[in-house]
Amino acid sequence: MVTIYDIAKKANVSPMTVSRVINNSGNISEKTRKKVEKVIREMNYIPNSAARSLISKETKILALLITDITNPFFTKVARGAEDKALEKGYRLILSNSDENLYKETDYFKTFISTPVDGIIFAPTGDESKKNIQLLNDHQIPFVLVDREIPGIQCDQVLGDNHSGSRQLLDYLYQKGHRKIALINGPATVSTARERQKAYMEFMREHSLVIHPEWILETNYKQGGAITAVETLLSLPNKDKPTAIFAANNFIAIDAINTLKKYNYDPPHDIDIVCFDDLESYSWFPPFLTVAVQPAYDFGYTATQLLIERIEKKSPTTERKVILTPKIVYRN
Amino acid sequence: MVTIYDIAKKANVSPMTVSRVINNSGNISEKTRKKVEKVIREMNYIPNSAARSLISKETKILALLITDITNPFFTKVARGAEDKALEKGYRLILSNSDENLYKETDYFKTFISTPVDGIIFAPTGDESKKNIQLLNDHQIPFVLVDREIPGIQCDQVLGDNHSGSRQLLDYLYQKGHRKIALINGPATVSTARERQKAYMEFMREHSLVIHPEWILETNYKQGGAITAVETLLSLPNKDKPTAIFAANNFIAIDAINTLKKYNYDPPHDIDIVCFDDLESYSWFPPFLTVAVQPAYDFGYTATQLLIERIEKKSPTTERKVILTPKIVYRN
DNA sequence: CTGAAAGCGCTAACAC
DNA sequence: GTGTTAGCGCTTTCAG
Repeated sequence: MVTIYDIAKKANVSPMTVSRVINNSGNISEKTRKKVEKVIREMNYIPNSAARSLISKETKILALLITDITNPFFTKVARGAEDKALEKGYRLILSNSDENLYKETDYFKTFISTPVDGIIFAPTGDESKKNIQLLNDHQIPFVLVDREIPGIQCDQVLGDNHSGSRQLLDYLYQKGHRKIALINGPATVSTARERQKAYMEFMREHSLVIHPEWILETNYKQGGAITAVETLLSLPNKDKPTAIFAANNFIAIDAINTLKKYNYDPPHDIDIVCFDDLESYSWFPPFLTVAVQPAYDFGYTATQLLIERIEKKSPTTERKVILTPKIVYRN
Repeated sequence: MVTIYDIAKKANVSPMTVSRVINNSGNISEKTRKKVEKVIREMNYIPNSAARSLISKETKILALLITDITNPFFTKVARGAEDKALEKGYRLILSNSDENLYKETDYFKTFISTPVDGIIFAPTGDESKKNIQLLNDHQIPFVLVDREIPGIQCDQVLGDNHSGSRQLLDYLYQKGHRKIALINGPATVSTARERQKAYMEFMREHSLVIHPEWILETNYKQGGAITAVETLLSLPNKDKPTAIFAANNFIAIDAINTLKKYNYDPPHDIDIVCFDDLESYSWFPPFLTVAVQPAYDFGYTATQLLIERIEKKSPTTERKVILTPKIVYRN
């Protein structure tokens, strides 16, 4: 292994000078800098990050904990985060909590015992508050993405669930739908609550009946909404919704699938809209109208905030960035 | 920060004794062990991994580089790898080369400058050979998953493309198909070559005409095979295949989609089979017969091999593990 | 502008 | 069974 001592010897300078050249710190004459740089290249020197970390207490590693690695939404968040991290000289560890609070806890413990400089994460729900305590105890900076937690003040990057929901509902309304069901994620997740709030508000504003059986709580994972759809279909015809507002992409897919299974032909007989894009799925008819969130930017921005926080370049007050979804009208 | 010195002082032992307790190394009396462990718990001591790495030259970090993070196949590989890594006390960095050789190179450079103990990766193609040179130069252990590279001897975990292909083709043949097209991945990827080889062999064995226009080379990414399908559809009716062997899941989806677009009704008029499962996609008709590879085991096993290699517990000779796909007959 | 000394937290090697 | 010493590769501090 080549160390700064090796290159110091060969360049006839002190190790300290080499260190300064590497870190661009202190003043160095152009001549010695050139000389040292040359030797560094010749000897293929690579700084030892462990030795650096030992002194600086920094690992240059960030962790991104998402709740569903199979969801393209989060996959894009990951890409954004990775790009920003690399750009800033950090490495990104990507992990998956599977919407499971305990897995989340486990990961946090790992991030503490083998430290990371900071964490970007989508909490599994409001109960993640306890896990955040862990992070605070160990002074690990973190940023929330996609989901917020009541009572937690921190940097966060969120979608505008309210306006997105309203636009989707408005689209349905314009198409003539009056019986609109909501198949939602868990009430413990902020995005679900906000989408529901927007739904209630919209229905009331338009004097539409809010049939309690039209509001169903499921989860955001693949296959999680199938029974919910079946429940809707089992309603007597007069109470059956003509449209479904699916809180995320996977719920929409469950809806399409289940409807087809029962010989419906969405979106013609029952219309569907949802949050997040359907990607590859959308190649199949029906093509849904969706609220596409800038997932890549979620990750990119959150990582930016985190790094600023780590490097003490951020204001002491927490920042909440709201990213607006884009409604893609189809069909 | 609590160090072994702090806990040594409080427990009235030497730092070395603490170190021994932590690492379960050397002989320690039950009494002192208990005493030290108690203090460790009380003081919430967490070992400093940087200091350890400085001595051991190990980072306890593994990198997994896959070629397409949006493909559920690789997503499952990642899960398997992560589980094994965590189980063995390693951390996993997940990265995505996007089927791009240069991104692969960049990642390898990162893995060298901020070192990892080893790398599991699916090469973007045969050209990755050059990148492997990089790894060898820096003595970084690695394991190949899913794809092999001619002339590269190393630990690897691969699928049985030959038998999987034959079983899929046989299924089509049994159903009466004689005009079978192959939409393949890039010839620079070993899996594509093997699938094609099996195809050629099968066709010849069954004295089926191999129409050169039935063999199309595309890529493994979403949307990559659309024009290939269109090409097939533009053939005169008598030359048009009645079935398509899609080399992976995304190609199959492209096929279904494109066929539907041109008012075909797969799999009734044109049948389709493919490698890897279609996951969520399969909720939509048509339900294809597919060769499901044990993706999770790909990752799990590869990581096992890698860790054994890192910890010098593996035989000097390279190991090649072949995992058999399971044919799921549907429709 | 450059260098020498000390020490980050830990463990290998050697005492006792 | 336990302790002492030295040093991993680097940077901070203080001298020159």
